Amino acid sequence: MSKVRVRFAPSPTGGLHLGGVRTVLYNYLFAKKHGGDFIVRIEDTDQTRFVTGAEDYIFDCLKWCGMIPDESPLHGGSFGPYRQSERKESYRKYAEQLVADGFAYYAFDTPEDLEKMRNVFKTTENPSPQYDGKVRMQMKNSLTLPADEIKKLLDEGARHVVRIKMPVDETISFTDLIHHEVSFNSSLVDDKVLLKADGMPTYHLAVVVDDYLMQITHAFRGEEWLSSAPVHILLWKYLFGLDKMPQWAHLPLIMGPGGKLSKRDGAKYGFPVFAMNWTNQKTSELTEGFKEKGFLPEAFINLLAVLGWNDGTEQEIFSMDEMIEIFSIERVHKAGAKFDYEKAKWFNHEWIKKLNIEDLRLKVKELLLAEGIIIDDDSLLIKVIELVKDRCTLLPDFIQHAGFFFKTPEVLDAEAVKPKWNEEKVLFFNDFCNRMDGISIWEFVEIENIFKNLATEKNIKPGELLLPLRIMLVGGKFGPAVFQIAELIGKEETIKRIQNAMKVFG
RNA sequence: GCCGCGUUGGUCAAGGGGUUAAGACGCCUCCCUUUCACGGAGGAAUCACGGGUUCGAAUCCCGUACGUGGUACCA
Repeated sequence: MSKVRVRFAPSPTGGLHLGGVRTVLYNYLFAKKHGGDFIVRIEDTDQTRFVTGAEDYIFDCLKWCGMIPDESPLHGGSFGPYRQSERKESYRKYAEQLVADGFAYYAFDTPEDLEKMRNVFKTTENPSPQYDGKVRMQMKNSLTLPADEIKKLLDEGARHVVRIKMPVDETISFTDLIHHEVSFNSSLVDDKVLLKADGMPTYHLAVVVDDYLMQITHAFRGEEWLSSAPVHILLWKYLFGLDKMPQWAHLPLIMGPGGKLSKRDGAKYGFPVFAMNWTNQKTSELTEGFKEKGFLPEAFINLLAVLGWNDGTEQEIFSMDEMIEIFSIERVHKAGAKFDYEKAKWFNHEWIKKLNIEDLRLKVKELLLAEGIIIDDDSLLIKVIELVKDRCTLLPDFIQHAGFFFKTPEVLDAEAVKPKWNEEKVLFFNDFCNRMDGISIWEFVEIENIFKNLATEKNIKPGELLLPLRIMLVGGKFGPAVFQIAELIGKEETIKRIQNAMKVFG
């Protein structure tokens, strides 16, 4: 068996959304699992819709997710170029070949002609008539025009397209890796345009030709392509032979609360839909990405992978390497799945707990730096992260939970303390500071002992004092055990924060 | 409208003729914790509907309903 070669063909028209990333991921996992090649081909067949920078954006996303192909995907190798716009010349000849063989024809209809056809054939039962076997003999094409006129039009350079001539009443079926046998009646499929008037191929011609030229063995794509599969099958049959056709897998759609997650919907769901920040250049509207929202790439690919696939065990947390090991396209589900943001956050939480401390340290350090908190003691940072990571779901949660270890809180939740604040407590905290000042071992058990003993001596319930102490040290009602916080921020800082806070409490 | 694909708790899902129909997220209760989490123990909640086939159907078949995608010189 020849080497597995899979490809992902993004079109640089906007942000890379959940479904797109998952499609790449499945392609990637499959290629890696079988020790094959993973190719990225840029699907830029329609220049007018492509957005500057979107191609780089796609690669940035793949890089963040850890799926960038081994070598620079758009250069080198013997199968390039990988940008469809650079392969324009090679498609025409295949289209011509199809016409010569009688599998396709030239169509000279203008957009107005098409419009007219749609109006004429429109009925209640058939609201959107297609350019198909039923109408093509009434249109202006090389099937209906006399030979000399066709030649004349072609010689004049008249605008024309090449359409596939769908056979009448044939059953076209193929085996999908996920859906198994799928079949269509050819009479119900329209004569798709293969080569546009501007000489560019449509997706239909381009995938088939490129997959052949690039020797692709497996092609996984979204289920929205299933309806056009018969066109691709026929093209393979006519051009290169069905035996060379890659194995198809049509992946279930990822749905939002309303339906298919759309690129255009941006932030309307209240959660990200793109891997990374995407700015719509026309409207300047920024859509926040999973990365910027504070997701770990490990969590992001993990949650996407199991949205539509699982290995049959109870395991839900997988690293990329584990997924490569156990992924199988046959276990991908048929039905679409609704994306659940709550569960997505849970995955991130799990990964924050699981990720190795060095990787996490780098990310948290950068995050705090952006907040103006400079960290020069990395060993302290590591201790802090270990102490608080259980309570962080998204990366920015570390700002609240770790920030106060390095920076004296600027605002204190004094309202939580004031109603019960009294002279007795002032005295207590003054004594507490003095006693702490006198000890030589600065460890939380020690600090806690002093605190409790003093409370007993003064006959105050520790519960009355713990909340004030917490607010003094962290500024609010959150964070890990108070005495551990005190230990980490140090004796001097602890005393300083208590004294400052008492001024605020009055 | 037509065509394709699909349908197990609110969501993700295991199971593919005989199960008390796993597990996870979320929700609720309790324990732990003098904050909030984490952790632990429980709980509520499911085979879309109708017909077959079968001793027996969530599992196989046929309808129906619903959802979703396509129906472009978009991908």
